[in-house]
Amino acid sequence: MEFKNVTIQDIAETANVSKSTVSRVINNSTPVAEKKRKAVLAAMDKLNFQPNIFARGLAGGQSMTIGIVTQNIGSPFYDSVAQGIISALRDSVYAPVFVDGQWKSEVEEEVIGTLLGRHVDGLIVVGGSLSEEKLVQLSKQKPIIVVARQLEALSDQCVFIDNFEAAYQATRFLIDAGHENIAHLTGIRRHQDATRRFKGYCQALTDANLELKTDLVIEGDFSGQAGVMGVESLLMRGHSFTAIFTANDEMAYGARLALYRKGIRVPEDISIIGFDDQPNSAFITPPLTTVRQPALEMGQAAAKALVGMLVEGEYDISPLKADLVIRESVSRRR
Amino acid sequence: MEFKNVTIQDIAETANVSKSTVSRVINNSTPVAEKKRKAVLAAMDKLNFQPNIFARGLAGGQSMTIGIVTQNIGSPFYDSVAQGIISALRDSVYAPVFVDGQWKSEVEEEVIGTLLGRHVDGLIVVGGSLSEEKLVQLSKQKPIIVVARQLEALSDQCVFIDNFEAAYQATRFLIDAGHENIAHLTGIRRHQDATRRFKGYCQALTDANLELKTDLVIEGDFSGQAGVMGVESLLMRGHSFTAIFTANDEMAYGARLALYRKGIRVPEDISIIGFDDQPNSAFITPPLTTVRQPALEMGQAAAKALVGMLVEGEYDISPLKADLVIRESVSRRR
DNA sequence: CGTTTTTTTGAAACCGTTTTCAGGGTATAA
DNA sequence: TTATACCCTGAAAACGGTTTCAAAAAAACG
Repeated sequence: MEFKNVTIQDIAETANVSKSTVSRVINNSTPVAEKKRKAVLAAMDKLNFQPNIFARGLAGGQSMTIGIVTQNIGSPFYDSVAQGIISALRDSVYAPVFVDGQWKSEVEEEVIGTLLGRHVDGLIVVGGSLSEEKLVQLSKQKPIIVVARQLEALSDQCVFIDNFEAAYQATRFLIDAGHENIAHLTGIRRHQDATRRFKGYCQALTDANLELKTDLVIEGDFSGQAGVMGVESLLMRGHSFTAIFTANDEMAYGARLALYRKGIRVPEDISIIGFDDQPNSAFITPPLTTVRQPALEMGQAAAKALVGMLVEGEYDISPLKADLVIRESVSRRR
Repeated sequence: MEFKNVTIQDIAETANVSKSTVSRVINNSTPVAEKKRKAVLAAMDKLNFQPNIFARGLAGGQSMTIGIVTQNIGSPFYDSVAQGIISALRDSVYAPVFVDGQWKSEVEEEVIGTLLGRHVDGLIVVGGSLSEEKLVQLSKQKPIIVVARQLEALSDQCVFIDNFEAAYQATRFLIDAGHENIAHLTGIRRHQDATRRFKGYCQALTDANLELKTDLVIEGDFSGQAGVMGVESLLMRGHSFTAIFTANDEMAYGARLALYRKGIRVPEDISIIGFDDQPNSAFITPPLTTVRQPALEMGQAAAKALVGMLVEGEYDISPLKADLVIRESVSRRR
């Protein structure tokens, strides 16, 4: 917590060198004689120098800032990703700036404009509905990493898990437990994740020679409320089922509540499997069997990759996968 | 999405005035002849001018940025507050920068340093464990608003609800429902909120002439796990009870799970009341009766107040209060 | 109409860095 | 000893705004 501003000039004077030299040791852009170097370092230390970020940005064009476009702050998955990004950025020289795209492409475009106006050095886009085309165009202006989305043209800059495969496994798990009539509550159709999960569900069914019954598929919107309404219409339609696969945990909670209201037991009468493994899922009753998305790790991977791009020009993204966490909401059916 | 940088100089040339005049109309700091004013505006519009934020910051000292210190991103309450801040800031000229204090005062101090280094124009501190003294000192350097904490010396810059009163109401609700042996799972003792809630609980008990039994009070840490462990030790201690008041919803979930494991019914055998009303609480089984903290509104109030301080030098904070939301986890005891 | 006051205006200094450019020093080669 | 490189280093010019200062223009006054 400082008072007066120490400038590069002050350092230069106490170290008996020129501003230029000081700048050079800070960025070590050019070799500097060891003696002067030490003197400068000592002076910086003594005066507790902190470079002025504006001056730096003005002169050098770098803001040392990374823009994060997230969606609906307050939803568990995106928050965990954000947390991962923050933690990975903490020991880098970059600071994150967050904006909220709200899953609306217009909003998203606008907030990206804000970020660009602030000269962020790079961008991490988490989810969202901006067109692939726009994203590609953006990627030509700034280093960018996309999380929880899979783009053909930018596939090596995406951090994602295989939603199709994960949903396939979840459905498969139900099938292996003897379930044949498996309902599915989908996510919002225009979300890429939701449709992939739906496809995984379909594929698992066909691979097991089970019929895909459209009566058992209900479109939801990832909310708890959608979960209760989904189960209600399922029950109304009258087509019997013994298990439900929901496209996220939130809907699983809702589904579980609707069942509770009808006096239907979980998992004895009906099994539920969710998707995400948000923290609460281990504490609901019964603890939810679900697919764990490594959200934190995804955020960290994204941040590390972007920093890699920025500082060394090279990076790699460690492959991440979702896996089933088996708890108590699925029962074996004989 | 821009390409070349339009500067104030370009505007000056196309509008046939000097840079100074352009600057003046941008900030309307000094009256400018209406004709020139129009010309400048037109030029700005035509060239799609966006002021360079670095240059502005360097020359004027304003960063148009607000620093937000939050705790444990990913925890529902703080996330909602963050969401409120973001939404309120969207239509201001300020952009938020988030840092995570992790409920550790050293970390908090460090990240505030980062924020100061980035010359934020103001600060919003949400929760946290930084000493009151440091916060007061900080408030002398920068405009600051504190959320979810109540500081004597800075009381008019705090956005908070009365935790004592809210906990009192919650406990009272249980008492009115006929419960006499009410257990309490506290939050982390060094969190101000936690101790106030505990005190509210105690006061409600004494006001109703009920004895405060130390066997029925268990220290938790706001986590689901603490909820299950809390109930387990409660059961072990053997002192009978018919209701539990937990210092947050998360612990209520855990408590509910532990009871489920023992085959104890909620609310028939034991009632539960939580605190926070996080979104999931409406969807657990049974839906949780809890105290709603208006987190979103708190965030918005904080952001508005800070912007008020910044742009007009005056502000006011609308008083916010928590209220009971009655669902199905509490039963009447005859 | 001349003088004084007030309002608008442009030139120039400044904010704190990075970067270019050319000069100085030292070492190597002739 | 002098010429040729090569490596360091300092001076000065950006970067794009804001702000001070004094001059110019306009308005008010007698």
